[in-house]
Amino acid sequence: MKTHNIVIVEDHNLLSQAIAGLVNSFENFVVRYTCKNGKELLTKLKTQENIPDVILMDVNMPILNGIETTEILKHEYPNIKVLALSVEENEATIIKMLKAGAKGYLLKDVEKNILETALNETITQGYYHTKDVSNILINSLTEDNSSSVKLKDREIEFIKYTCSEMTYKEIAEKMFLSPKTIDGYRDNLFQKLKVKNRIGLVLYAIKNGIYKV
Amino acid sequence: MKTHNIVIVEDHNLLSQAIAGLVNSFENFVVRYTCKNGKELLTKLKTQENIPDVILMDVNMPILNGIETTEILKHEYPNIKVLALSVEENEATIIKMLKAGAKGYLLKDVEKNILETALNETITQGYYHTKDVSNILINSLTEDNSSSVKLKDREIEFIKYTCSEMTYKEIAEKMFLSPKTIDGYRDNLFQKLKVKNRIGLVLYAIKNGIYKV
DNA sequence: TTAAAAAAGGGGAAAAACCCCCTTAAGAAT
DNA sequence: ATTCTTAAGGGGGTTTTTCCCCTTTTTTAA
Repeated sequence: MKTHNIVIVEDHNLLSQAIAGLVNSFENFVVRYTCKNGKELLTKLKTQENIPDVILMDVNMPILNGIETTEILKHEYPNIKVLALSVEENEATIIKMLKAGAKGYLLKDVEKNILETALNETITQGYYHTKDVSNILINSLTEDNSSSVKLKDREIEFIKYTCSEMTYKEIAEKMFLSPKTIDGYRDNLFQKLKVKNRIGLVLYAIKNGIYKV
Repeated sequence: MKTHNIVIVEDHNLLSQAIAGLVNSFENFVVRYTCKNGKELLTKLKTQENIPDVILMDVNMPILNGIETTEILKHEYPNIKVLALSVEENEATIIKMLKAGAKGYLLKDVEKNILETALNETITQGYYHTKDVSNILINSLTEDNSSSVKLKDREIEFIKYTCSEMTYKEIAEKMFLSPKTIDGYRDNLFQKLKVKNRIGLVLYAIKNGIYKV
């Protein structure tokens, strides 16, 4: 059986090296190189020999995160299979990652033999999905379709300001809008996101990665 | 040179196994076993043969976290050296961990040879501190001494409720206090934590791990 | 091109949050 | 025994937030 080339994209050095060690211990798989973020990866991929079969991709990274990077890969290198690897159990994130084109989503507490299975299945079947992730997805579908809430750029900007000690009047100034318009934004979002007050908005923003702590 | 026994306490399976692989690849170190949280560790330690030289301890874990566990070890097993291993760069957390008795604090993006050095130094010198962590600590000292803010149990309870969509009146009911007393709690905390409003309180709580998202 | 939808702005009132300054009771400090 | 501190409770007032319902202008889609 042919040996498959793997690339690891992960910003934490130790993890990156530790996972590399693990993958190298598997039969038929070898880690060609590791990258610390999406930007580094894209630069590397410009050289033909650097194109791997599978990329193990972290989701939360600085500079160019896993979702954005996977999105780009889908168009530029459709043959590379991306397996997401993250601690993030948030439905919204998982959905975004899969929409971006990931062939699977592994939580970082999987057993190492599952990782090996996932790699093998991804090569042979083209995808691999764990029970865990399937359950989370199904849950999010049955619960409500809140994942389909679309926020406009201006709303996202507003929400970010909301996660600060500014009053709405101050936010209005920052956004060059009248306080009354801001009132409208807020009331709209309360309804759309099913929250009761500004605290709810802040919590929503943090849970959904709009505002990073 | 004698081979030293290492134990890894880390809730994420894959990481745990990957780091174990790494440590086993070092000369003079062998991983005896791994645990998923502090509780599991304490149970294991009851057997004499299970007592290691160094414990590599994650900070954020369910059930019994790294800080609490290290605190307990300090009293029960003062000879075991604890090295903290975390992604958490937050000063407050680092300080808490070191206060609890950790002999060093490694960020998860260290190079693997640093991990080896850290293990060696911890055995021979009794401690190991990276530049990174020292810098963070010194920064936090020079910036302000906000890390010395002490919160009472009741205040922490209050702050947690603050991170919800409840009104202060509702919080008062939950805590069996009059709304006016709650007013006092709030005003006090605003001053103590140097924040301007409830949003500031929520942000503080999240940044300092009082409220987990 | 015309109808519909979205964005921006607004009035007015009620509720919640915020601010400052005060009292009482209970413990700790000395 | 007396001062100090802390927790709990409170008065009264200002500002901000929240809510509901409305108009005008700009964009978008059929």
